[in-house]
Amino acid sequence: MKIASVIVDVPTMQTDRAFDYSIPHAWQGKILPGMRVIVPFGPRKVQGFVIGIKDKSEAKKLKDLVRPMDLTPVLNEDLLTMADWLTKQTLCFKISALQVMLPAAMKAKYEKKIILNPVKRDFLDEEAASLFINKDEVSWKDAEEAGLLPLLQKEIKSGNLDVFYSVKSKGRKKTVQKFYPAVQREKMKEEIDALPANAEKQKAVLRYFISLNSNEGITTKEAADSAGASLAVLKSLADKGLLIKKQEEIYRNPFSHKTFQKTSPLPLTEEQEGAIAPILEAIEQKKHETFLLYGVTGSGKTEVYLQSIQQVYEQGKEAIVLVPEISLTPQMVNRFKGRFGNDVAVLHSGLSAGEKYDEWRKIQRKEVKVVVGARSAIFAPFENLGIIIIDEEHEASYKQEENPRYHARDVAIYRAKQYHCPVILGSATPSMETFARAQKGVYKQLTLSKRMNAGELPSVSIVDMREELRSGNRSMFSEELFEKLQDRLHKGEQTVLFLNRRGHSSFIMCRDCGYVAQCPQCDISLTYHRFSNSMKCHYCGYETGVPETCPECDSEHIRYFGTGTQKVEEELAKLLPEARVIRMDVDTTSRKGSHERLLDSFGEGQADILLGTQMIAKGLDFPNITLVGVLSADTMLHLPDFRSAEKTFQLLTQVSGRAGRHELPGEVVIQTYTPEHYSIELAGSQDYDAFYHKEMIMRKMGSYPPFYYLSLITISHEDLLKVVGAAEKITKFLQSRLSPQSIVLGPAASPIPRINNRYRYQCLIKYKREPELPSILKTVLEHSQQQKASEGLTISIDVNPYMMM
DNA sequence: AGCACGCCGACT
DNA sequence: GTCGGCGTGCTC
Repeated sequence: MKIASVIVDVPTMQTDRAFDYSIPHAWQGKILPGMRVIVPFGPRKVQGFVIGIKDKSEAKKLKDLVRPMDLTPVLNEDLLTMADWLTKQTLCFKISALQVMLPAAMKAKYEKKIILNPVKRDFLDEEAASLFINKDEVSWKDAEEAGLLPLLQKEIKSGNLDVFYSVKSKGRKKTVQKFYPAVQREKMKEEIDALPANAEKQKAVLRYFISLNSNEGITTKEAADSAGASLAVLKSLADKGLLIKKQEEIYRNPFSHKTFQKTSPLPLTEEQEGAIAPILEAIEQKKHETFLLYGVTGSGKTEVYLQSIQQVYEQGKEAIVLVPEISLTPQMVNRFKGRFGNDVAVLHSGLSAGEKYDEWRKIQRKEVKVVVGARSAIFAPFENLGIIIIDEEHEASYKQEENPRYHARDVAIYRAKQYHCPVILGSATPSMETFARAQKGVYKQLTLSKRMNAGELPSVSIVDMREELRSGNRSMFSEELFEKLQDRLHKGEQTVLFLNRRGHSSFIMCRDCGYVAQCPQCDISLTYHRFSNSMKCHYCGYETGVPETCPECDSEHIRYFGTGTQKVEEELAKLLPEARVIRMDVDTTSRKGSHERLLDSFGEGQADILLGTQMIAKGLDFPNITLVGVLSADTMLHLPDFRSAEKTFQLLTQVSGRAGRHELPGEVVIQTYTPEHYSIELAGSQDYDAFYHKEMIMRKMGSYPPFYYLSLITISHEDLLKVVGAAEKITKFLQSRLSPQSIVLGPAASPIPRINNRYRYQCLIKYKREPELPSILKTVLEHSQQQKASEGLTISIDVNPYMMM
């Protein structure tokens, strides 16, 4: 007898292992690893993943599995292997590693129901019977809400009612009714004459079928369009045996309203030729290698991607292209669909769960060769991968901030090793980690230093807002920016105003000299805490009072910071009432498609100014934009995050790239209170290399990546004392187990010290080599799970964190 | 995570 | 003597 090893959908420490089930005869040989199954688990039924088939089991008694949920495996062998790796790498539950690889629509939907035993209907209590008048099941939840549980439970006990657990996949396949011809054309012609004279519509339908050159079926909509026939007409033809009704599965097509202009490979520049050659060679030799494609904005990285994919495509292999969520714009999709047509699937958060499911199935059925998508597309179920491309490699959105806390770049490299294929990491401003690896030769660096159409980089001017204040300008627009804004309005050219919302009110700064309170031990900005009216460091726990006057210049203009897009919009309305402004932020783009609509109308020239946050930093490519204004370049700089300088530099460089991409020359105005900060200065001169060198020195001094790896442990509980106690215990344990070269910081309160009434403490480990760390961290998890005193204690571990909160 | 089992206090 | 509170431990 065959036995299936199953990982059940119960994400807890105690159930984080395989459970064995015997396979009923009917399913023998049909249950394969990688399939989803429904299994009994205790008194209920749950979804599970088959991870193996075997002949023997250690377990004393086995239950039969109920049934498979799939006809073919939804996870292939390589993905199963990778799930194991992911579990160890990120210290997540096995089930989480499996679930993350599938679209959300394939998650299980559980329902507990009370069903009527039909024979016992007459035995029911009157009130209970009234619930089952024209149905034989009631949802448990509904019964509970109606306060009918006690009554029904009595009936359950006496056997008149049964409890039933249903497990379903959340997503549904979309189907459509189609009618096919059931007889030959000749026969149809005869039938037309045989039909009664008043059966006009039926005759029309038959004539339409005869006119078709294939045996294709038609939908009711097609019938209406071509023959003016309704469903009733088709049905009566079906009743006569002339047509056959079929329920057919179709894909929801999010791009149905679009046609794609077919494009062909563009001639490459010499630089591009040089960059693509080693990639093509790796593809030819079926060799795994990671490339850093380091190319300034507009240097033609995408064409290099496209032609690399072309090569893979010609070998009959598949490609995954990752793009950050916010730049997964229609423009981007067009470029890939234009080149590879219907062989492209697109996966991003703008699609509904059903649409994502459909795109995923296209991949699974090998109906496409190329996937363009956000982070999770890295798990696309291809089996013959030829290349993985990660565009804008430095983007933080490639790191998942919930379990499993993976980084798409790491997963990409793992998968590429499995398939002996290359990875391309593309960026104009690579992350420190990636660039350092390229410098060391771990990754192969390919450089594109010239803009394609030899376009000039925009001229950047940095405005010192402290000066503005001194000269009496208290507005959020500097003289220079305001003048240029007016100028563009007169000329009918467009402006993009960029505002960073992050870092809102969280740091204290002197408006006169730009002083920002820093932690003396960590070189990290202190965070202002309104509640306790104090300044804190979230890395080491240092705390100090809020200064009344600036410690540097004694000014009294020291205060906490932050402005929102709405406020800017109001001020614009006051200062430039004739300007037409489009505001783009989370509030105005929450509805589906609104992002695209706003951008389209800006592109069509329906507004003079586009005002927005993060989301307008990328992909925006309109010829009429000649001015980019960054209202406050430093908001991000003072976040309690060692990557803040890097992020600031990347963002400013990115935003600057929006101006003057075509004939008209572009200008950029960056407003800041810290013009001397290297990230701002060097973003102004667009000098990545200088920034890299400066930032590496800072990272080295602070023992941060890429010199050290990080792992962040966050402990939370309702009771503050328990959190502190547990955090201290964990810190001590780590210190005792880790090598002396490793640094354990904390415990200190998390940047957000309380969420949902739970206190949060964290502990940061910095290390260079700690091969035992995963198992040590696993011990931490298991240990704290066992301790009875620790009920309610949550410990989350983030290996290589991106968000330090 | 659920859910049953089981052992104690408040009631018919 | 029973109902139901939630602490404890298991789920192939």
